[in-house]
Amino acid sequence: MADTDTGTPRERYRAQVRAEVKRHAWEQLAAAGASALSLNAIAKRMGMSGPALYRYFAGRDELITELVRDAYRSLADTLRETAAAEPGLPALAHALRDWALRDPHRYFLVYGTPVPGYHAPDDITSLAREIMATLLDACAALPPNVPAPSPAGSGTPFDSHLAEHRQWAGDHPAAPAALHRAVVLWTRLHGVLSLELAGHFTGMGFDPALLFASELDALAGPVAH
Amino acid sequence: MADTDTGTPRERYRAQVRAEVKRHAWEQLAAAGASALSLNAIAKRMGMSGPALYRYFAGRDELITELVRDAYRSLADTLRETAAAEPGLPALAHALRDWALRDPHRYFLVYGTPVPGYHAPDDITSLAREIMATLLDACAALPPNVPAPSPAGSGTPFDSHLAEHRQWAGDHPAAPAALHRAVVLWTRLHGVLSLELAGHFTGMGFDPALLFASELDALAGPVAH
DNA sequence: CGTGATGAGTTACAACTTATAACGAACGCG
DNA sequence: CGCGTTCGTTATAAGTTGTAACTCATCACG
Repeated sequence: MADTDTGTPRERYRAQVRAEVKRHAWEQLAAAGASALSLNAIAKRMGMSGPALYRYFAGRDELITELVRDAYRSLADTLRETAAAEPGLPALAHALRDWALRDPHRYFLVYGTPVPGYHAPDDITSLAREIMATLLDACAALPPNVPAPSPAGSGTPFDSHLAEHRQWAGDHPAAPAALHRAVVLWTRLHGVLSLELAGHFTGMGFDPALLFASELDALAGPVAH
Repeated sequence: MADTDTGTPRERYRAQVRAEVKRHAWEQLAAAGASALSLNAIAKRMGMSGPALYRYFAGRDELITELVRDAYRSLADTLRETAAAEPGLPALAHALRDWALRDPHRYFLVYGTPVPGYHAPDDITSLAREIMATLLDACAALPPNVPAPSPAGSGTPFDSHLAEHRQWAGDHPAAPAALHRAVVLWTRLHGVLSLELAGHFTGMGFDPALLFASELDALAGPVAH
């Protein structure tokens, strides 16, 4: 959120209105998804008439971009704080799952079907990198006795490929196995979460939470819980 | 596709027009995604004026439902034919990946962010079950010496949970480890595919195809390729 | 403390969209 | 061959995003 108590009175007011627009946007988004987001409806709920919002957002795209940015920031903050408070992969994974279940539409805003003409600005890709860095930190700090993500162990073809293409990890001094673990932690947990949130498990009978826990255990090593 | 050469001339014409509408819909969908699908634009491209399409589809929702149905059917057919022609998990997985890459928007129509008010009709859930059945068949036919999906081996808590909640598998006589393998085959490959198609790997440096192959190897057992 | 620029909010409008209603014309079945 | 079903049309309603022009409050500055 932008500062709401700094700058000139005009800037303060502007920040407040922008914040309130986003508040209503989140409500509308949580209720009916991104495609149902209507500037007109938000304006009417705030007691103003349609075009007034164009003083605050250049259009629907800018509002959505802002929401995506806030969602990324929220996830990055949540993971970082969790990693600081309770180290280890399980805490991180469950923080991710809780964050996703708290507001599924927000998760889909980040990791769901991309909107047609949308290209993420630079600051969003840096937030995405921060998320991956948090996962990678946790994977690098893992004791060396947990099993590798692939049954074949370390030194798989993908391990060496990752070791040579690690710019996504910045200059993180992680072993290839840690890089591999971080990537598949991401993709596997996302695989379970996205299908669960989209409702593809309903009617199948099993408990998605147990599947999530099973996938987590396969990567974090079995721990007491 | 509905039969285009049976029934009365009226029914034939009707089926042809419906098919052509869907053809244009797929073009528009592949170009700009589901949210950009416009009945008006389709009508104009076909040389008729807007409301004419309502003779053929009750509305946008029914058209999209029909496209989702066709997408499911196409995937189910592709997987079934692949399984018949070349048994084994690798062929199945690569058929899935090829199908997804051929038309990413079609993949998202099936496994992407759900549309707000949409509930899948029964015949679509049965197509989804057919897809899972194909995966499960391939997993059940696997030689018993491939490593289990979890490092802890068979008999994990989730294995027994799945053994007790297997209605999604119908009355398939698969071992718990096969059920587990089929589910995680689905979720892990979807995890990689959906993030790849959404562009979340661009700029990270590594090759998504190798990650996909790595995840597949971890489930199918290392094979020559 | 006034005065003037800045900016907020308003209405009006254009160009879209989905969807319904009413009408004429064409088609095909008996 | 005629009559009814159905198709395609236009007109209309109720939305949407977004721009333009105008009013008026507010804020800053001399």
